[in-house]
Amino acid sequence: MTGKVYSSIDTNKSINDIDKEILEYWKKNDIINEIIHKKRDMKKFIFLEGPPTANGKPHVGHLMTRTMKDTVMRYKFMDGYDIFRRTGGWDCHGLPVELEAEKHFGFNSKSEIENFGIEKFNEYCKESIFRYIDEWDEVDDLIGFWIDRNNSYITLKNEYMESEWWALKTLFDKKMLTKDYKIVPYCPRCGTSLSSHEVAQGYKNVDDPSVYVKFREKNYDNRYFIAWTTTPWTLPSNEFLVVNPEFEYSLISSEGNEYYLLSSIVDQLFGDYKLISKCKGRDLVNLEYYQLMPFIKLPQNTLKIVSGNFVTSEDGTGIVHAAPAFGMDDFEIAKKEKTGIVNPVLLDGKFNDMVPWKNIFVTDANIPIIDYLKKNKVLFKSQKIKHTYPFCYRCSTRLLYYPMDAWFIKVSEIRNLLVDNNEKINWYPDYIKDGRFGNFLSEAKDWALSRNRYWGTPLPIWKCKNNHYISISGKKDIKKYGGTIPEDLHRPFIDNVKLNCPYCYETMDREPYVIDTWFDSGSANYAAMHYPFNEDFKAVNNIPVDFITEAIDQTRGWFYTQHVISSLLFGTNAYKNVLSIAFILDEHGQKMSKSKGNFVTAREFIDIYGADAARLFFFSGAPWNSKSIDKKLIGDLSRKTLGTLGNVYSFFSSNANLDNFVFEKLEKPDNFIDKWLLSRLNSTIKNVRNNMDSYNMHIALKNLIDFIDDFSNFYLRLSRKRFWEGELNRQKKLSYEVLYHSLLTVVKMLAPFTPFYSEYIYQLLSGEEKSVHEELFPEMDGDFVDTDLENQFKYAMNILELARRARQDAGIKGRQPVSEVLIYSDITLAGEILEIISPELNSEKIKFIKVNEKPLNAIIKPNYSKIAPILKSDTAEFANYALQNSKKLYEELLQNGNISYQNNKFTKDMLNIEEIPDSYYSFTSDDKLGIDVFINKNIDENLKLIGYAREIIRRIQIMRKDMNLEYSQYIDTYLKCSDQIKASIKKYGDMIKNETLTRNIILTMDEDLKIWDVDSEKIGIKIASVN
RNA sequence: GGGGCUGUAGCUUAGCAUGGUUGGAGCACCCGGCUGAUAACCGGGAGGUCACCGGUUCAAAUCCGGUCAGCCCCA
Repeated sequence: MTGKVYSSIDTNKSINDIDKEILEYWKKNDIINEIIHKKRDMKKFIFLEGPPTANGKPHVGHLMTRTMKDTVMRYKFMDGYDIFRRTGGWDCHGLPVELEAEKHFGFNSKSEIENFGIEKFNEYCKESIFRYIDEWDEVDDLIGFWIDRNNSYITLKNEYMESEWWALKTLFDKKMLTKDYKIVPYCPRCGTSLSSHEVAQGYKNVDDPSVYVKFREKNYDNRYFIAWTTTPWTLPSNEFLVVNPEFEYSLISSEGNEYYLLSSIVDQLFGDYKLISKCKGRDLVNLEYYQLMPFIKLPQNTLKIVSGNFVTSEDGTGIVHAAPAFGMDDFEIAKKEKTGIVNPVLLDGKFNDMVPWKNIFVTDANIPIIDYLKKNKVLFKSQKIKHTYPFCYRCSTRLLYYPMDAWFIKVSEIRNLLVDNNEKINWYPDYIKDGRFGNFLSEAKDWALSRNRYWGTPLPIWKCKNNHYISISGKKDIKKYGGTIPEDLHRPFIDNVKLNCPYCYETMDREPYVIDTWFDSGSANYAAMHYPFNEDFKAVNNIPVDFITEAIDQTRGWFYTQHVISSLLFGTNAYKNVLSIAFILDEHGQKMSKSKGNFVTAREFIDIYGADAARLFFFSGAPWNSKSIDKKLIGDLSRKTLGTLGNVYSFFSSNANLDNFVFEKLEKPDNFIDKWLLSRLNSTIKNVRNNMDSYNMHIALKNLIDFIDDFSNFYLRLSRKRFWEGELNRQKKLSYEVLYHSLLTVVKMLAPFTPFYSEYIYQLLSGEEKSVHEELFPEMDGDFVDTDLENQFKYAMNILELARRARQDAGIKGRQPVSEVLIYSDITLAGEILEIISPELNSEKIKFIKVNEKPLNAIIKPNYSKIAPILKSDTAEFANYALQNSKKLYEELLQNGNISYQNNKFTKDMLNIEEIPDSYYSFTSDDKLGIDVFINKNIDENLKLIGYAREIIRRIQIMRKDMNLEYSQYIDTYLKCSDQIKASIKKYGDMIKNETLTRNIILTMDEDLKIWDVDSEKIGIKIASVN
């Protein structure tokens, strides 16, 4: 022996230990950096990281998205692409961060922040956002997320914000960014408006009042319009009542009063009433009514019925109360009627002194207001209703729809462009494209961009007292308009920058807003590169990027904002391929959340399961279907995939070392099973590539796992003998080459999925200090693909399966040789293949038979439902005939595919055929493939003796293994047994000696033997090493 | 209230686009077998109202309509 070329797997190490060891190896040799930055100058693949905020710990979900990203990039790199923008990114601004800071300082209002000082406040925000950066970095290392952290983009950097300024200025110049006085969703605690995508995240189910209110028609004492609302606090600001012009309304009388309401709900609200008249909604328009609560002086042209198509017949009375200060639709009405709005609510959500509920928060005023209505006899009915209502997604305060100045991006004007650009995107899964995402695009709302807050990218717009506005596009512009560039572009420094108005030379002050933080992240594809200030980065070559992936919640988040911003600025889509990932659920299938306490951090998860096992788990099933953490499943996946692969390697290394085999190159093998393996391998390469290319990574992995299974449990199982026996001749060398090559190829294909263990086996195989991740992804070699051969092996596998079943049916174990196996198969198998499976068939004689040689009899009866309609009264006669002549007819059927009777031909499906094997055969069949297997059940004395010998061999092997003997260790074998067993030993002793490396078989009467029970025969065995 | 996805054995799932013999696997369970790489493997058994109802069809897990449940999104 010349020493081991292929080291063995250290069985003391767990797969987790190996993960850690490989990570150390990568770090020590700087492999990660080397590969991340390596350029081959071939094809280009542009990635873009979706930026998290590092002020919270990474959780399992992050681990999953990072695994997806990493696997795609590893695959693409191995496929010859240079990966561009393989950098991290961090989202830094926004309400969530500010809220964290407020909590820290114990603030509860904006005035507290301002008294404290914006500078100090923002300083804290800036520090806090990277609180858990170390944990993020650590987890990225552990899971094997290879990304350039040194060049991460950071949205708080001046350069990043400057690019956004350029964008905003561009939009401002196009008049796509405008200031408007509108009703916006507003958080009274945070003191800022929110965008629709932020609002969307905060809906909750709540109980709210549901009140029906009586508005008295002008000039009538007892005639009312019944309106319905869930926000009684808006009633003092009522200016209109709205009806749907198309609906039918009834005027009814009940208990001395008259009421207008939707015809379809009269019966719900009134038991006893009289119908006075019916009319369309449009007929009610312009009727007038008296003010419900006389506290606020209303402007002209109010207190009348107007029409609105938004009025539905589903809830309420078909008459909607409109308070233009507190509803978007309501506001539009006021605009249309050219009248003012009345707003008795302050920015903190409390009433002012225009109403008697001064200083009370609006929703707290609901009850006193309902009391007021009751007292004044204008309350028709009051109850509770469960519905959903938006709350601030960060601080859980009830949002108000509130009138204020805000800057908007007119997204609604480019809806068509958004939809067109969506057509260019490949969505995984594809149903999101026209479903959730497409629907959202076709109803895209204007983007309320400005925030009355502190920690964010400042809005780059200045205003003079003559209401001239300018936007600046970068630091240079500050100078251009006579300002001084501050070192930090954040508030409060930027607030001190005064510019000169280019129109009237007055001093200009900055509009005091920051922008929605979603604009930051949505700008990543250009702002991260400091576009357009960075001359080296051309948008036309780099946008859209090739691939992004995040969790499904980003459909209306990052996927959306990027799409909008790219469409606005560059007219194109932001990304070509997007993978939308579902959530990981806890072990009970529940969504994880901090409040439920079932939250699993990324670090905990990796600690428990290890990186590769975790990664395999993320690819079990489609990533867009949510999956529950399943401890057992994760362990099984890892064992089945990596454990089996490791075993294949162990088999290879132990035998190759014994034979002093060293791989040089792959030559064409001539053994059928080797050929089969290579064909199967190359077919697998093709499938894996196709699935990887279409982002069906979970299916690609399944292809690999299936291959590994065949590799180990079919190829190796049937090849063992070949590798054990004889010298390293050419035949054997060719087989080793196939084995080595197949292993290496699988390891390469597995590398994007399980980078650690793949690296480990790769290094054992290659013996070099290289990295599998630098390799090129295997290409299919069509020369090796032989689909016909693969099909024949499929039959061969099936034959084995049937043979085992037939043995079991007959109660003959696999170790017991039989005299004869007869096989019928629809396709012809090469003799070599038969030879390969013959040891498993374990028969003296194996014979393929023709269809008419099947040792079968049949009992044939008519299928009455088919035959009776044809033969009618002759049916019984035929039944009798068929039964009598079953054997003959069965042969005829096998020959011709049908039987003839009188002038009819009956096919198989018209008959009930019970096939019965000849009595000394056990018979099994696979109808689908067309295979029958017959095993001769007759075991003669000689076969029985061989069977015993086999049993003895097997027991000795177990004992050798238990004693951990070297494969080449010779032994003496001591036996104590019955005469019949002795006869077996006498006849087949040489076989036993050969198989077990026994020098001498010694019959003994000693007592210290291990007693084995073989088919109720007791056999005592003892083995001892000899030189 | 609207939209999307999911629902297949105790659990994890394949199949569904393009309807077609008897819905396929893995885990777990029971019985049996194989094994000198393998905590691996193989065979059998038990376990399925393919969520439910209806329709189309000679034929539906698959197509259509509706219902229910879970999740997600929107209002």
